[in-house]
Amino acid sequence: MDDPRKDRSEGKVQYGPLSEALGFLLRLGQLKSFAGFFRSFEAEDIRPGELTVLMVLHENPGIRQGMLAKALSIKRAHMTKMVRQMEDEGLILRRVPEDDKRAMELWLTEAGEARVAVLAPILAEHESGGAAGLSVTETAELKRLLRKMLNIRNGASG
Amino acid sequence: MDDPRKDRSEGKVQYGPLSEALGFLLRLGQLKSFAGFFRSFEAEDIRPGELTVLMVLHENPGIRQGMLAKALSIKRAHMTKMVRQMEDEGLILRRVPEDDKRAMELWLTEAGEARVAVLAPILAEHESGGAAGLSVTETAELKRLLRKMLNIRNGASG
DNA sequence: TATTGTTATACTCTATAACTATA
DNA sequence: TATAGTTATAGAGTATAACAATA
Repeated sequence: MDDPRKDRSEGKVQYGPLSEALGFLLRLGQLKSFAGFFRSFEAEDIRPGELTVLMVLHENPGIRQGMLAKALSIKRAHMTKMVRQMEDEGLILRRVPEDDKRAMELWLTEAGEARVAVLAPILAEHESGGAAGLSVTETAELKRLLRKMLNIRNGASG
Repeated sequence: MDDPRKDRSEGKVQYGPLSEALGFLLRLGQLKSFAGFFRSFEAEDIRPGELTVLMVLHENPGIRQGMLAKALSIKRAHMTKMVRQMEDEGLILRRVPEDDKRAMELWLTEAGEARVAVLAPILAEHESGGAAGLSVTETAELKRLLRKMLNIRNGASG
């Protein structure tokens, strides 16, 4: 079971130093996780990026567009396209604040809030179990370490 | 320090349920990790995908192209382009095996092995410390959980 | 019939820079 | 001068399907 030659003959691959490369593991982990995401949200026609925008607007009404982009690590140029499409779809309201006419404040419309009301429970259900291959406890620890790495507070309980 | 209103006024964002969403955390983690990657490999003109191909070929000489693609979660169509370019650059040798003339076996050339000899120490150095924000112990635990989730053995020591 | 690699196409996301209007 | 958002363009990476050669 621990003989590399047997693994090779069974069609397995030796990752060598890559098995210690965090970026590589994170990339594969994200691909696996996203596959599960699309399974859970199959009926909703939503992509990960759109969901994150909706959730952050729900939590931070009136947030400025650039700050949203920074929080989600989405480039400003791309964020412009995303939020404009969501504005066209009636999910988002955009408004120039009086104290800085260069900026753009974002709000969810009623339709946007309704969308969140549908999606949030699906997300909660999707996240409730452990990740594939991990126990609930191990999954919680994995998330905790990622949050610490990213300097993100656990705001799910508050 | 734990008052959300203070955080908002200081320019922080409430992530709400997203702080519990594994896919979201993995995505941000990968972006952060890749930024570190490009810093470490700044002088080498290499991208993450190319490095993983080189490392896997070093560990699995003669591996078939489709198996390589599957191991790295890269689509076969994209893998074709990658390995052909690396073949043009003289890093990879491709050969049709006698027992299955549809297939393609991949090997590193001497130049490819030399490239690995340069890159592997940089990767080792890059991974030697803890991830930003985490201790070495925490980073090791994070990697262990990701490997378990992905069903990847730690082959760095063997 | 199924599989391996290839080709082609379209789409998403990213990277970059230039532009405007405001500060 | 600097900043927020916009526009435009190019380049990765991905998804998909169709195809030829082979199993």
